[in-house]
Amino acid sequence: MEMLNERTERVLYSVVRSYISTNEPVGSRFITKAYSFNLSPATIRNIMADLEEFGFLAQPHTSAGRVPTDRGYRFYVDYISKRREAEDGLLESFIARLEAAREDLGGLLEMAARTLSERSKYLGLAAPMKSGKTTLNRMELFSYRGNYVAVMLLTDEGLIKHKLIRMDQALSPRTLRRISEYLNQEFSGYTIDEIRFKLIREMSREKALCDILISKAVRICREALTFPAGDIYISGFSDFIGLPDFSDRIGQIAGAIEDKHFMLKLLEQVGSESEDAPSVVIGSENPVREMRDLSMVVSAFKRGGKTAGTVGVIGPTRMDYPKAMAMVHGIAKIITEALAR
Amino acid sequence: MEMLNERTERVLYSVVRSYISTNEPVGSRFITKAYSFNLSPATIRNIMADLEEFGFLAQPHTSAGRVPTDRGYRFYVDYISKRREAEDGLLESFIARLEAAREDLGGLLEMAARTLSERSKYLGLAAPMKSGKTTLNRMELFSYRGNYVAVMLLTDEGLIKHKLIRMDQALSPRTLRRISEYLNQEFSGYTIDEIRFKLIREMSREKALCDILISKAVRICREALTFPAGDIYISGFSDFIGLPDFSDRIGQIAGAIEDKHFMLKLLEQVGSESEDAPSVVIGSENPVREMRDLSMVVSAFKRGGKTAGTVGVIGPTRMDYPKAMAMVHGIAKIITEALAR
DNA sequence: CTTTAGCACTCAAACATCGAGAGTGCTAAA
DNA sequence: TTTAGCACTCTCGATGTTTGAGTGCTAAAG
Repeated sequence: MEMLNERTERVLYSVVRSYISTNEPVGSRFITKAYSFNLSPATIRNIMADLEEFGFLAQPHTSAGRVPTDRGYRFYVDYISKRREAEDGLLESFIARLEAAREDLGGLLEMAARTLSERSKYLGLAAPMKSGKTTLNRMELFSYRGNYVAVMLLTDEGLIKHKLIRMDQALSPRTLRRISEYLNQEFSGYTIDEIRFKLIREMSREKALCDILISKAVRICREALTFPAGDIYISGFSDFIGLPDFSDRIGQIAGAIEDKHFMLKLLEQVGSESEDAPSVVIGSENPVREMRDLSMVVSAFKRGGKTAGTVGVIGPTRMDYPKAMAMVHGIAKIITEALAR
Repeated sequence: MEMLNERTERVLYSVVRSYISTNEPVGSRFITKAYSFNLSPATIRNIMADLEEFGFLAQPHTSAGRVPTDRGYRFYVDYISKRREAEDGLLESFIARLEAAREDLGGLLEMAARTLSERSKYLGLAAPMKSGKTTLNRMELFSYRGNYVAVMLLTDEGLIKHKLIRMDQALSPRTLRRISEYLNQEFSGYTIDEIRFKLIREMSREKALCDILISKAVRICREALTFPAGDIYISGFSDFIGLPDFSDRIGQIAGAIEDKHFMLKLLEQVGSESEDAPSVVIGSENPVREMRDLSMVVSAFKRGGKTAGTVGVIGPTRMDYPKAMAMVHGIAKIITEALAR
């Protein structure tokens, strides 16, 4: 970046800013007027030519204005990150909703995704941490309609899951209670992944002991843990799809978004890098092909010092980064606080 | 319909059929060739002119071929309903999946929606009956992290819900057990709507009795029943959006689909009419404006003789009705059977 | 050495023109 | 009642033409 002097930076900044708001290639003349440089268009042209040479700008065709490249956006994001202005006031509505929201993490995250998308017109995302990493608090079993067992699974992180399991025969309340005691004693306090691992060992031991109760317990537990991985809240589909930026290839993008599994992986991947500030991935920086002309802004929220999940937005590369970053960061902070109380 | 003779009906049938598969206005000449009428194009033209006069066909512009109106589609649907061909073989994959599916209704319906959309390339829908109409089987309570109470709610229909409620102070296991006993004794076997009603009465009684335990029970129950109404599974968004039929107004349609509350109402409304055969709503017959150029095929599934929910597809008016009807009907039947076993 | 004015050049977008092709309606004959 | 024939209409794509925005380059001015 050291090859850019003060003035050049200002020009680049102006071009990106202008393109973000108008979505039109920006010309030298326009820059001089709109941003009151005391320079002639010709000078700006020279500067822009330099910027193009360095790969910050590009021309759709010879006689069009300039358009930022991904590298240009990257400069812009880093530039504004330095002097981050407090963009508050966007978040009260979320806080207000938070009070009304259901008390569990799911409700909270759904709300977060919705707020994010409503305020940004981009795609709002929120997901709890990978369920395997969550810590089991307790497991409750009860029989249901004869030979079914309903399992409710509570984690320390506030995640709740339920599952219905069919057994060969009905289990008496007493048996059920003993199974439940056994399971909680054995597995409470471990993460789901750890439990999965322990189960495997348990299974061989069980064979040796030939204990019919433990055998049942293990089976129930194993089934209860086979929920589909994808817990993710996505909101703002329609506004996002309606954006003019990708009026072609809508099908492709819609397909990618509908694949929750895929989205979750993406979110985790990007979010894991985020420490205090939100992490930003721009267009071609994105590891995944389908997302090559989209940008993401993602931030993690925590509980008890550990990452408990991620929130973020996805938008076109020409998205309003300052606003998106402020929102994502703000909401992550609010969730962290909400979880701490 | 009595104004149409045999031959005219055949022509209309052919036009609709052809338009559905090609999505191109169909001309007189094409009809004679493709469907081997022993008539000249001119004669077909006359017939088509009649059909246009009656409102079954329309021309996009004077020198284009004919296109079915909604009334034309309606004729077509009624026509094929008479001689419904067994369109089986599409459904094994669903049955296979069914076995692998989770045992509760939610998993089943998600699967159904997905199968429907994958096989039809339209939007697949599935929803359990309005939750208010379901019958409470049992309610289970346990304390969680001090002053929270986790509630698990099981209905006779196989619907499972959970909810986390924050209390002013922690409740002892003993208290909780007593509350739970009270609630189940009082409310098991009633529908959610009935329970809501009873709760109101209970609240005044409670005041009179000033029973602190009952007061807590009532509060918990009330909160537990305030889950958001919208339980609906939607699948195939991306294929549907990608359909050429509505490349404009995608935003509008996407918006309508994203509004689950709205979709649920729509599904219920249409599904309630369906008795044995699937009910079909075509374009302008649709009560809702946003859906005016979409068609729906919906069928209800049952449990114990009572409607337990609905499945359906939404597609363009020019959709493959025979296939859609066969699929929707078939899946509804399979679900009904699965629930009965 | 930097900035600027001027000018020639390029290209996309908007608009008009034109012919081909598909399809119709009407009329008159079979 | 059906059909052949014909004139007519309209869309669509191809082909110019014009316009305007924007550039790069050069040479002069600061």
